Amino acid sequence: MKILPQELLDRIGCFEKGLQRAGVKITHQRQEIFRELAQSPDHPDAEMVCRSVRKRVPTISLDTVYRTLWLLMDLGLISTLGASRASTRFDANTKPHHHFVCSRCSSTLDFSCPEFDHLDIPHGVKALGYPEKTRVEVLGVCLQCKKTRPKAHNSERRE
Amino acid sequence: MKILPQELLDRIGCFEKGLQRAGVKITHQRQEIFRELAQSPDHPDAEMVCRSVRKRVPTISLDTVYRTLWLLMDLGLISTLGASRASTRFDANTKPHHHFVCSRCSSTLDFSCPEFDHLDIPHGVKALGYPEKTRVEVLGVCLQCKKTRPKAHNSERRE
DNA sequence: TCCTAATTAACAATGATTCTCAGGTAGGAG
DNA sequence: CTCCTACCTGAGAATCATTGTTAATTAGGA
Repeated sequence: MKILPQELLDRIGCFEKGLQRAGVKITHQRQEIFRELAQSPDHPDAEMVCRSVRKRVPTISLDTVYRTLWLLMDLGLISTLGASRASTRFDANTKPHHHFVCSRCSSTLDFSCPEFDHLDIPHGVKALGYPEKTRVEVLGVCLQCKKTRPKAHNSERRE
Repeated sequence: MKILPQELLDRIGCFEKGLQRAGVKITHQRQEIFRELAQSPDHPDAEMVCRSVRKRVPTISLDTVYRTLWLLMDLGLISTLGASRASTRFDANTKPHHHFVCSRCSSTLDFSCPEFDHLDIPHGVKALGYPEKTRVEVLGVCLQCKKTRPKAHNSERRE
């Protein structure tokens, strides 16, 4: 599942357009960091990105990598796997269940739905591994937030 | 979405049975920690659990909470939201897509599947908030791990 | 009741991520 | 094309979540 050259160019185009639209400077470092992430078929962490970028920009600091990644995140140009940073959250519900995740406050609520426990897996997934079960995340706005901050913008990191 | 008393008793039953089966001592602290988590309708982190338990057991230490939670995790009595701890991983793919997650090495691979982007949301979810989109995680064993460690056991925390 | 291995609390240590600040640079104004 | 300034970066210290170490404590079988 390598990233296709065409796809890579698309992503880089979006990136430059995105920075410009936001009135943010297009620096050498930002370009290299984004390119590195955009061409990774897996999902590296900040340290891995930093290590790779250092091959070409030996003085880049891990700090800059973090700052850049969170900036791109705020601009909606990249995302994180799972809830970004914050401390690990625990769940005593061992029955199969699914989550409603609020995109504003990122609170997470359980619900059950037997149909979601074993969805029909598309054919292409066989190339990745042996599926055992499925889990669904419904993203939306929770009742609380709908009332409290009807138009909150993104960048709802931390907590 | 409060936890029902019956459900709580079930969970506590599982907990005690689980510890006994594993030959692990049932201490006051472990009981209080589990009870606290089991009766939370949301998904607290270790610190929140610790704070709540301290109301009843003022000397409990945060480390004990962590150790207990990971122990219960290894015994399969609780789970974590998203990949437990480890560093944040980034994703430059902004198109809607889904993830295949390996339950052994927790590597995560992207795939797309338009049907999964907007699943039919069950009725009960309306009580939680306003859904916008859906995302599916397929859990299974990746090709790599199937070859390398055909029978790996759970507790595959860290990285 | 006694004994011992399992468990705990306190505190030090680690690893990820963020802050502070002084120097550097993109890119619009002239 | 050069200058200027606000935005960026690198370095190192600081912070926060989580884990390791150790001596004292306790569950629960003998």
